[in-house]
Amino acid sequence: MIEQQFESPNLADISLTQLLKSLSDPTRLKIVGTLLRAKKEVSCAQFENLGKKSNLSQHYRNLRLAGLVSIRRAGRHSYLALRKTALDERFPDLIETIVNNSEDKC
Amino acid sequence: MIEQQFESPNLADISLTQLLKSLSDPTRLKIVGTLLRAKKEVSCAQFENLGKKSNLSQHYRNLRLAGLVSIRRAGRHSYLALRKTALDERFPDLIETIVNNSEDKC
DNA sequence: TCGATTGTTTAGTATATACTAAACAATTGA
DNA sequence: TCAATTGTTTAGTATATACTAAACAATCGA
Repeated sequence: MIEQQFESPNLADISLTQLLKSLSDPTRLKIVGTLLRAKKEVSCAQFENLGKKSNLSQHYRNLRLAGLVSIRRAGRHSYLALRKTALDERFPDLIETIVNNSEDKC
Repeated sequence: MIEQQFESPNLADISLTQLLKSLSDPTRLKIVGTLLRAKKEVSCAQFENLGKKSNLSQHYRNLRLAGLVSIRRAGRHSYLALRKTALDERFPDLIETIVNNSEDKC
């Protein structure tokens, strides 16, 4: 099975405002919340309830370019993972605080 | 001297994504950072280094409608204040964490 | 081999955003 | 009274965004 890693930017090149803008979309915020709670990579199939595939694919790309997730492609499937270690290093407490504040207030 | 209070929304009606979108602009994030550190209301004159007045005025309005600040008009001057108590109640730790992560990473 | 599956990319559209300049409104101080 | 000050609002523009449908690419399983 062929594996492929879509390119993610270096977190040091990501500004806080870029990251906030990415998280300011409800769909993307829900995806990140799911990834944080999962504590491991999640198949894109898990997110189909959030909208059309083509639209979701754009959101994945947005999250990747904002430094929030890495995307691994394996066979026909794609998997998203939160870049937690790198994020925690550059933006301490940020993702957790935001996600914690998103329950029922998204 | 006539005083006037521009209308601010009830924080309960503000979604996290609305708030994040407002903070995802560098100018607005800097304003909020200044207000948080000031711990009191600040004259708009303090923000003139951040751009043209007409543009700043739009940013103030955006921050107000996002629930982040209150605006008091007194004479020819306007004053912004962070709605800290209400924000802390609805979104615990959020503003402080975001502003803390904005130093040099705006 | 070939149809179905899974997801990405492209093209097109409608809406939102950030910015500028100019007009406007209210206030102040000479 | 009147010019200067302070900030808001409006009009106009350029760019970005979210969404959809359709085309595309790669893979899997019968």
